[in-house]
Amino acid sequence: MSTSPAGTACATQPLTQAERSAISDRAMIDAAIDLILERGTDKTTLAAIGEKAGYSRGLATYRFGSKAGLFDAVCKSISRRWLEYLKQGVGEKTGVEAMCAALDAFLKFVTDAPRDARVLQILYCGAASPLSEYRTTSVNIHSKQQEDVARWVRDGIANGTIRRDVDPKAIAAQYIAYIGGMNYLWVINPDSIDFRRANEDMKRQLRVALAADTGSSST
Amino acid sequence: MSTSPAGTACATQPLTQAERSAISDRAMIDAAIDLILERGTDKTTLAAIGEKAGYSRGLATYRFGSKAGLFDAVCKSISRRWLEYLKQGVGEKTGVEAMCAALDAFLKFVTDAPRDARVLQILYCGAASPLSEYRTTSVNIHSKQQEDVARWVRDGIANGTIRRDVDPKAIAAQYIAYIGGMNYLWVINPDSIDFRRANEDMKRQLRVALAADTGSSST
DNA sequence: TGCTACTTGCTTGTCGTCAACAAGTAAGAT
DNA sequence: ATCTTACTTGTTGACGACAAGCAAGTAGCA
Repeated sequence: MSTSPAGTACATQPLTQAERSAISDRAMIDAAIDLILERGTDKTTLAAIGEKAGYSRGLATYRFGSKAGLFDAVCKSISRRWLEYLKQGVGEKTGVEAMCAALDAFLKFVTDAPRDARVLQILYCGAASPLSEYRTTSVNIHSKQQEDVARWVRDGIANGTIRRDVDPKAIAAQYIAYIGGMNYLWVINPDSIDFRRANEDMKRQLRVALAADTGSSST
Repeated sequence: MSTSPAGTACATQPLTQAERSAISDRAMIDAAIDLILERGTDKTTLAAIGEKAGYSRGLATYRFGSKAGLFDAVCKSISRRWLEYLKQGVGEKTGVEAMCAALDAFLKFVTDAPRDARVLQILYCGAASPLSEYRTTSVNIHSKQQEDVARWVRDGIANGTIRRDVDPKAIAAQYIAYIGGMNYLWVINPDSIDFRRANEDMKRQLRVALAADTGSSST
């Protein structure tokens, strides 16, 4: 259709090979996000991705090797953006405050970039299938997130803001499960989820459930 | 291979048509569960399901109409078994006790029937894709579960065991999200999840976070 | 600067597989 | 004997994957 596939003005200045492939990669990942949102992963074809990005039907396969390879790239691309939100929101906080800030960051991410949030969840879901070629990507991301949360909890215990008798790893798994589960429920039925309200409740519950004993009770 | 497809002894006594189709349905759903566990939904073919069940490559399509139709049937079949565990475990309990009993029932289900639990999660994940033909099945199941939990919370508030200032629907969504999220983490990386420990922690947190004020504090 | 050899980005042709459907056969019902 | 239902086999179109080829960019050399 247009003279330059990705819509950039490059008539005067020729591009280097690296620039060309960076542009087409970006265009195909964007096209994939659109198509996954529209049709889901199953009904999104590599040919449609290549053509929507302004290239041929064969480029997506050629560049990413396989459908799973492309989805893996999309997964990593969106994850990178999400991690920026997370870093931005949490900063140097630890303990319960870090956990609450991460919840707020997640809410902000879902609000600012609902398309990314939806696609990320859809792709994580695809990783649940055995032999999924980007399963390890999902496992790594979730493991890393659990480690981060566990560290916040340990730090909270160390500085006396979190009770000593909780298991950081267990808390981390629960916390990550909660976020992923809410995102899933939101994806399949957006109207049924009030993220803002749920987050406020969750933050209060975290403060109550993890607060170090201030004088009273047991074991 | 064998003379009777599903392995039943029927040489002497002819079967009714209803029995025949019930047997083949059952056999194909079982075969589908095996194959989904082995290869995931994408790489499970309708032909393989029919043949593993002891029939022809075409029967699965003929009976269930489409791959999504078959998965929908598998989803409903396993859900039915899970709901029996749930009913069994919860009985007439309400409030926090019902929520804790449901967690125990879930643990028991995952322990007794890990294959069912894995496949159910894999199928729920498939329902996250737009245009997924069994998405409504997942939405309905999750909605119903949320309603059940919300009712337990309302009953708990009514009989004074749960604090008045919580939103039953929000609590229900969080609770269902937690269970689904844990199941997901377990499916993608079983070693990282200690369900027993997590459930004990969760029960304690539910009791702490939802307990009606007994004299002290805020608002 | 122009010419040539090489590399990399991208396209088109092709094959095997699979879901879906249609037409046919066999088994139970009336 | 006829009809209905369970099941099988033939076929088609779509898609993922690959391979061969074309085109655009890069580097060496005069």
